[in-house]
Amino acid sequence: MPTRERILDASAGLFRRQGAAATGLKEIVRESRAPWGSLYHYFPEGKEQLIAESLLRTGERYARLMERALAGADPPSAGVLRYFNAAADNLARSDFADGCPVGTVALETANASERIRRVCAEVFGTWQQVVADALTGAGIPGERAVDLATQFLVGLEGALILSRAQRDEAVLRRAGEVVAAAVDAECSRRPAGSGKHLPEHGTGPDHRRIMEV
Amino acid sequence: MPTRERILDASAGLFRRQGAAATGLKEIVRESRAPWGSLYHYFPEGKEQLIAESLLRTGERYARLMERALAGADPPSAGVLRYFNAAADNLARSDFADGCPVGTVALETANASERIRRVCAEVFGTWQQVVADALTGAGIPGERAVDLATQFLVGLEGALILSRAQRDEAVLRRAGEVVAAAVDAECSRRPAGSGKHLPEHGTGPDHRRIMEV
DNA sequence: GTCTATAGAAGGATAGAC
DNA sequence: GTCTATCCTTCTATAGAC
Repeated sequence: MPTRERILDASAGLFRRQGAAATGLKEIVRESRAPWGSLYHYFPEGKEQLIAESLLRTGERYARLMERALAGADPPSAGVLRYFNAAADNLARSDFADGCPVGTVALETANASERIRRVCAEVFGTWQQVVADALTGAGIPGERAVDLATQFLVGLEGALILSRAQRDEAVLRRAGEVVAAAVDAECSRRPAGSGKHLPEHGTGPDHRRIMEV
Repeated sequence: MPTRERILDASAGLFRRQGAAATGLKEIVRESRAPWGSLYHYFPEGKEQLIAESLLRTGERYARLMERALAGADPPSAGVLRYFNAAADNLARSDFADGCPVGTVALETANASERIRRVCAEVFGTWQQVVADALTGAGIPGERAVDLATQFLVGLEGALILSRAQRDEAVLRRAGEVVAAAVDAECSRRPAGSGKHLPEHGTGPDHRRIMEV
């Protein structure tokens, strides 16, 4: 993989595990096995640019993961469960290190860097759109889909904080059930099968494969 | 106020706004107008001890705030709304700086300091207990009360991340409504008035006064 | 594009006088 | 208990050779 992308991926991993403030540029250079000179060659605006681009990249990647988890789920709530369970597996497998790739930095920089705050808001907005679109595609009206997508993100971010602090992924799985129940409740308000299904039917991939890029 | 407490309060404020990693000890000394010598006099174990004690102190304070918000609410869901709305007011009033006093540090240190992780887990556990006790006191059976208390914290933490990143407290208020609805749904499963009400009846304090220590 | 070297500031922590 | 001064490390960022 090219140097520039190696730097971005190493940064994303470190930011996710320990936040941006606690991550030194030297640590990034070491982890990515990139030459020190390359860092400022590719990111002349320094750490802030590196954080911003790294978050955008990982944000896009996770948007794709969410799409995959939610795609073709029948009922739609099954897709929600699939994503939360995949996130819980991921969390436990990483010894509770791999939480949300944006959440920690978002909290750290909400009042420190307007540029990064905007990036975080943009990533969250993208995720919300992805989830809302999936629900809309399953027949849920737009306004309700946006509200449920917000609950999806709130539940995910909140549960990731608690699960990491308590080292117990049960909270995350339970949060998935709660959000899934809300989706089910919305679906039962209208005739089943009213959603315009995607070309491929079925229930989608097993949740154990969701997090594979 | 004594020096030691001034240091703890200044620390808590800074940790809440920007996290622990980005907060320097010099910054704490400056903000608390404490002498540099006092810092290591009162906290000989250094920054880690300061973080731990600061979180415990602010955690206790917030446990009291939650108790007050939930006390004597009728229906119980009104107490939930009261707390979330108070938190939303607080957030907006502080220009989206005053989020959760523990959340940021919890994410930063979950895999960096076992000691602080434990403290965060303890604080979250205390909060959960406070909320669960309030719901139990309103007649909700223990197991359901604990589950709803978890949803309370998940909704609070998750919504605070999104609200701060997007600079919009609406998500936080909406999360309160969702949790309140879950509490209402639980209450409607059994006869009204089955809760052993606290000595003082009524609906409790106005939500605008909750956050006043 | 990569490498070495280093500037200049800020970080945590300590010593010793008072 | 407080104050000043300082040590050593680490941080971000830059300069200039190759």
